[in-house]
Amino acid sequence: MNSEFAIATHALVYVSHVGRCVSSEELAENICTNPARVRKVMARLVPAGLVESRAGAVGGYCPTAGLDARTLADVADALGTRLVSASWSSGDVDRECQVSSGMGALMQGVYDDLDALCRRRLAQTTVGDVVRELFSGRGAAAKGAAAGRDD
Amino acid sequence: MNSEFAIATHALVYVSHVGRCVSSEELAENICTNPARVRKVMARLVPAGLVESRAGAVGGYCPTAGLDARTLADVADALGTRLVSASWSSGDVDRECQVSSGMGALMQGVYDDLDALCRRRLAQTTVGDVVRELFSGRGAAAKGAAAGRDD
DNA sequence: CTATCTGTAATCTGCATAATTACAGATAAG
DNA sequence: CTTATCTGTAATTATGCAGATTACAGATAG
Repeated sequence: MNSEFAIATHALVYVSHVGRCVSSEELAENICTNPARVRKVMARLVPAGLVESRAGAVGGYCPTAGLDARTLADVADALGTRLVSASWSSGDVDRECQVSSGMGALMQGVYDDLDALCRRRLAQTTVGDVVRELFSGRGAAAKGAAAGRDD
Repeated sequence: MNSEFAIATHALVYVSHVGRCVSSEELAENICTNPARVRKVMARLVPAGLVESRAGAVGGYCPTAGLDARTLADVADALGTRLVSASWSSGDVDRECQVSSGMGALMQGVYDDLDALCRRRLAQTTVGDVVRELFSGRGAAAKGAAAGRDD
């Protein structure tokens, strides 16, 4: 997948942690990318209510009330991020052969299925979980919300 | 992910369906790619016992005894395919800030978790399932093996 | 009114992926 | 033994996409 999901998650975690409005420049510095890219990503989180954006001198991206409780699935949905996908499709739908004509759509279905599965998993981890995980000392990730689960 | 997984699956389904040795040229024609690429992918399925390769005039890639029962997870494993991954990592491990220094590894952990989840799902679909799905008339994919499951 | 910030578009650059070409080695047929 | 056919693999080229960079209009607080 592209990096938008990582940028958005990183930014939300940062904003949630510091608990104040943060400019795209400060976020870019922390994430290690450029401010324009941050703004491009963050702008799509606003309609989803994940952050508030404020123009002007003391503006930036500000934490919303329920931010900590929002899940990583909310982030992925807001961005339309595809967790599992393929840019390439095999076969040719116009071919007589059912294998050649059918495999493209079939594999697409497999990817859709896996993507939905991942999305359900991400729905179990909140922004708050990530913040706590980050400051718990342990290096392992996403265990907080997924602990005890094996599927 | 890259297209190797799709090419390999398509090729195995084709070989399984026709039930005889198939040359890289015939596979490439059906998959819609070039023979060299097919050979490059197929060569890595041989050590995993997913197909047999034979040089010479009547050679090609031949179905093995248990091919139909092998799962898509076997294919992914043979190729080292990563279902969920990101080429980009946010933050900087050398930074003082725990958010900046920790987010990269944390997200990597999330991706590892999702990837393992997908792998377990693929372990529930066999090459034979795909062949049957392809000739069942229904367009939806991977439902045969995943029917009734919702997680 | 001005400084600062977001939203967004346009362009450039670099990298990953796939196509193409080529050839050495293996194998079956005659 | 010779030949035709096929795999395995490397080298090169082409292409598309992701991310960086630059620029600027619009909004807002002081």
